[in-house]
Amino acid sequence: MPSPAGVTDLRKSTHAIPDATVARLPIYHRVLTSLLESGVESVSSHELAEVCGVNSAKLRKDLSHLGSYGTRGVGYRVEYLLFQIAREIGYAQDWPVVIVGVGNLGNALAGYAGSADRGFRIVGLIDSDSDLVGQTIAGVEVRDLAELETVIAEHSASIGVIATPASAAQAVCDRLVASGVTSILNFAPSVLTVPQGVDVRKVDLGTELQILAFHQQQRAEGLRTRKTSKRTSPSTALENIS
Amino acid sequence: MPSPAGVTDLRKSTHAIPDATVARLPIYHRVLTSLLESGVESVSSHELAEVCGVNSAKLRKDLSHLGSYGTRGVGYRVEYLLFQIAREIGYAQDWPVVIVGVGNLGNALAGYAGSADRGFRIVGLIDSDSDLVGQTIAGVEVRDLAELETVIAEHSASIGVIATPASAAQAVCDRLVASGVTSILNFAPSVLTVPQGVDVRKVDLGTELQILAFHQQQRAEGLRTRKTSKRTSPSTALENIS
DNA sequence: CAGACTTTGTGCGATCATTCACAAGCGTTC
DNA sequence: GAACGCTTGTGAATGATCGCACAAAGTCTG
Repeated sequence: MPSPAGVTDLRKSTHAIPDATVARLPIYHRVLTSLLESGVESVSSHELAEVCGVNSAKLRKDLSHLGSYGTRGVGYRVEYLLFQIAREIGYAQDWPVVIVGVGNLGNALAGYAGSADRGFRIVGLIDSDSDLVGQTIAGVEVRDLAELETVIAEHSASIGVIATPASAAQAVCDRLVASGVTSILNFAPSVLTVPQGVDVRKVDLGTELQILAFHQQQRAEGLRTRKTSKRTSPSTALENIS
Repeated sequence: MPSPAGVTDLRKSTHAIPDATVARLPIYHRVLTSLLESGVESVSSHELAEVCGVNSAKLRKDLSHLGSYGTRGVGYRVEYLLFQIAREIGYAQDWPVVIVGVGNLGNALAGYAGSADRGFRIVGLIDSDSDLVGQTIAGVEVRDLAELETVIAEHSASIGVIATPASAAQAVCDRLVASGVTSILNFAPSVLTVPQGVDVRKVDLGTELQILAFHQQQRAEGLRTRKTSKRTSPSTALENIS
């Protein structure tokens, strides 16, 4: 995970939800939403775990970090659990997000986070290409790179997305941080340097492919093997729901 | 990280490179490439680690899994180390990749993996939209969804990328697997069910944002704290190189 | 050629994550 | 209302990953 803790003593005392758990909460949330829409009122940890593709014990432990929201012998009330997870991950907050770089990737992101109400609101699209500036994408007008600070201040955005070429990433990052952004999602294939207190997550398409390629190669080398990877997933029984 | 092992006894006996290490090799590779282009011939683990944003001990341990490619008292020869990492992750193999779903995201991927020679070759772009079929993107013609099996067979592709809406993801996945694809990169926000032996990696933009939002909320709650997250990164001294 | 200095490679303990296995608790049935 | 069956919540075991600290092994200097 993905990532070195990053919790202080103080935060740990109040909440103390492991990073690994936090990374899975959005999945639970999505699946539960889907269940709710299907009219399912209650699920057991086994059912939910299968659909989410995780071990049921892990799921229960994850949920236990939020509180005791299940009923023994019965399971979890979908609506109630959904509400609790949503509260925990700040779903209802409608976080203002600024996206820098409106190429294909930025476009995809704008459409994704913009349309589906996932608890985010795109408040700014920034690009340096004068042909793009002024256009409206997903209901938001693209503004010039020079206005980055203005846009952030206007909406008090604290989450920024970098979807620029790698060469521009660090400069953009610096300006985001200087403007008060404390959470950054970086799609550029470069390592960002940020001051303490700023949270950076990196998503690198090339890296993901290379990891797959590695496993693929391993598989090719171990020719005479039967089972290679055991990253299996749920079996059947999820067509019933979604 | 991201992910539950997925190594068999047999594979472990031959190589045994931890997943966490594999996930970092592409980063080392990219940084080393950049160093090589800058004319740097040799690096110490400290220098390299700083630029990569990792602990130097961790970097050395990672590299030690590949073999003893450093020289004590000196460091690592950039070119040699680069070659070894490239060999390990199958960089020179030019893996044939098929992308299903040519929306903004698929487009971005095609441009990314297609242009930069990262060890991949886009051999197929598939979409069900008849307006897209026939167009040429990043030098590859978009083919109809019906031809998925044909395209995969033509190029013996074993890596597939799903960039479709969530509703189509599982169906596409099933067809990929049936056609012999054993590594899948899934961008759709849905949990895929695959038979044993198939490797799936998931990249979910919404999830990433929600994880950031969670940390952001934590920070907001712990108002009177000073240090919140300590996910810091390299300091200075990387302008010298890249 | 010896001694000082540098940097790798790694043994070890600490931390974090996963999984097992079971007691505690709830509903249902008789 | 007591006994049974089911499912949660969690202690404890296992496993993976990380980071320190240091010996081994090389370069450089005089």
